[in-house]
Amino acid sequence: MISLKQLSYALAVQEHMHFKKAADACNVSQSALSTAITELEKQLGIQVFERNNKQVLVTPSGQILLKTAQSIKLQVDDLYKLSQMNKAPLTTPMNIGVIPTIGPYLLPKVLPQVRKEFPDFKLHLVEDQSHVLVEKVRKGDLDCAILALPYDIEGLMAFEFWKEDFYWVCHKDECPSNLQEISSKDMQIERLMLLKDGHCLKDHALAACSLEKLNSNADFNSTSLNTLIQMVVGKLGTTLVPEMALDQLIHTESELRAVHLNEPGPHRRLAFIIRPNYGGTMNVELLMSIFKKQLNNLVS
Amino acid sequence: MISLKQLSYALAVQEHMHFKKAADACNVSQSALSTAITELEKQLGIQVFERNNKQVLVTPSGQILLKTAQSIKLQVDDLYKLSQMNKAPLTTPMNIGVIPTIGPYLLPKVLPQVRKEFPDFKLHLVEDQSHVLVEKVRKGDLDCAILALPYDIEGLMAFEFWKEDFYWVCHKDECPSNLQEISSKDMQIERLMLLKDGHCLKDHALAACSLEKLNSNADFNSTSLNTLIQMVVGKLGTTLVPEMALDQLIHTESELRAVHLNEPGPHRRLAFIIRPNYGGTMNVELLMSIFKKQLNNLVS
DNA sequence: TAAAAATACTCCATAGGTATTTTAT
DNA sequence: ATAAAATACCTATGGAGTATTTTTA
Repeated sequence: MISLKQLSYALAVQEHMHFKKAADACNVSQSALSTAITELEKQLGIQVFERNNKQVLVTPSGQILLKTAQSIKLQVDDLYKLSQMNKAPLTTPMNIGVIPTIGPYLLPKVLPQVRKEFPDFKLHLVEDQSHVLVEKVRKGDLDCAILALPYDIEGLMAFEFWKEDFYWVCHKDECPSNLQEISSKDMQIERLMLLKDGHCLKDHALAACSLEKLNSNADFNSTSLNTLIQMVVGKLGTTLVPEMALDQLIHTESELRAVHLNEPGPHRRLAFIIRPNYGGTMNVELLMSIFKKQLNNLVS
Repeated sequence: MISLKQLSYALAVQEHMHFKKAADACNVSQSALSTAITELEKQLGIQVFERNNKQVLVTPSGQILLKTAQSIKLQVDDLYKLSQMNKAPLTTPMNIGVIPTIGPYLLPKVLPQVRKEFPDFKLHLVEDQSHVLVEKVRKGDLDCAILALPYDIEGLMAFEFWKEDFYWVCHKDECPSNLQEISSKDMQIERLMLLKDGHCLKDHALAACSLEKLNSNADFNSTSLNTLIQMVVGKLGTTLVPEMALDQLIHTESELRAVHLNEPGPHRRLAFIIRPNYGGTMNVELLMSIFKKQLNNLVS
């Protein structure tokens, strides 16, 4: 099998049209270069150079070979460039999954800083439910996913980076104005509305309230927190939302009130999920540190 | 420096998504393949595969690397194809120089057979005077040249493949009809017209007639045999043409006659001229053998 | 526990270096 | 005679093999 070294030596000879000069340029002895060229010619059965003690000429076949060799060399150089790119953090594009109850609320808070620190970082986001994302991470379709724990991640690794509580959201008219905290036993559970099955937020909310299931008739099959909130505005019931969603869902002039859920917490923990031997762990940790920093800035 | 072997092993792993199967496909041990992949990853600082005892996954960086590796592999394959092509004769294009007093008369007689035997043979022809062609051969611009000897080819190699005599061409009206041979002393030298200086045909004609120079006033600066012949038709004088040009220059219904020049011959010898260490000598010898065969067919 | 990759260790092939010879001008 | 490539010869590195260990599903 011919080698890249042989090709690079041949290219050096083409460049210098002189074996010794080419050998110097390659930082090898004239002997080494000469035997490498000879061996290349022998292996391919192609005379690349005509040479005597005074001049070196490229044969017609040699021209073709050297053209191809040049192209190969460029692509090998590309590999080394890729290597360099890879050594600098966050330069390879990442596919990141995120669940719908985290993405719209977390990412606007943290990604601007990521873009600021790593302007060239390319990020492809996939929004889906936890079980889908876990599968995609396992298959390698995703580099990682951002989920809410607790969740059964079956052998994947979790890097937790944030934890938060739920807030009970109700209409002003249905709530004592001085209420600071509320416990699940003080709620009208039958008026509580949550996302439809499959969304982990529902499970976490139920768990926070120490409930097995919601036996209210309020299963409106809501698929987003936003529509749930709209229903609260319409006085159809109350709901529970994670803290990081509050600023987007409830504005100051809103007719809604958000009251901290007074149950032992934290009610959900946010984490990056990766395969145990994923290559870009460093990148994930870097992202995580930025996320943490930004979230801490917001609460302080 | 990374090696083609490493890249081919990586491609095999991508194909089989399994180290042992890939190793088998490469006819190496699992150990050898494993260390080669590991070394590649170490050298580039890129994890190409995520692997455990149950599954192999390609990393995002790995995808990029493998794409480039695939492209490199294809081009290396091209080199081996080139090698195969090169081992079969007359498959690499050749640049051949030929002088004006040979090309138009010789090539139509021999190239059809070359094309017949080697339909894929690509041939680039350059027509110029001997000294130009010799220089081009020396510089490597031409693979070889077809010249008429004697000629000073200064260290180049000559493969002679044909020899021929000159014929004296005159108008019917100026020549005894039963004349079969003519010697130079029987010619009216002062009426003899030859090509202008630089054309070796003039030198050969003079040499054949044992003349130093043509002191006729007939130096019309003719640059082609054809125009010379037209002048003979116009009864401006006579000329000498090589045998292989007769059939094209003098047709049966022509008012010209061609008489063999009765001087010790041969009057010129045709040869391929190559550099002593030219790589495609085999191809030249092959061409030469076809030329010889065709020319012999024509005279018999 | 079993399957697969990684590792330990040994051996040989090959690349590289120095010194010398050959070759062609 | 000289300049340059080829060759001879020795050394060291690296790649390959076998056998074994580690890992994790």
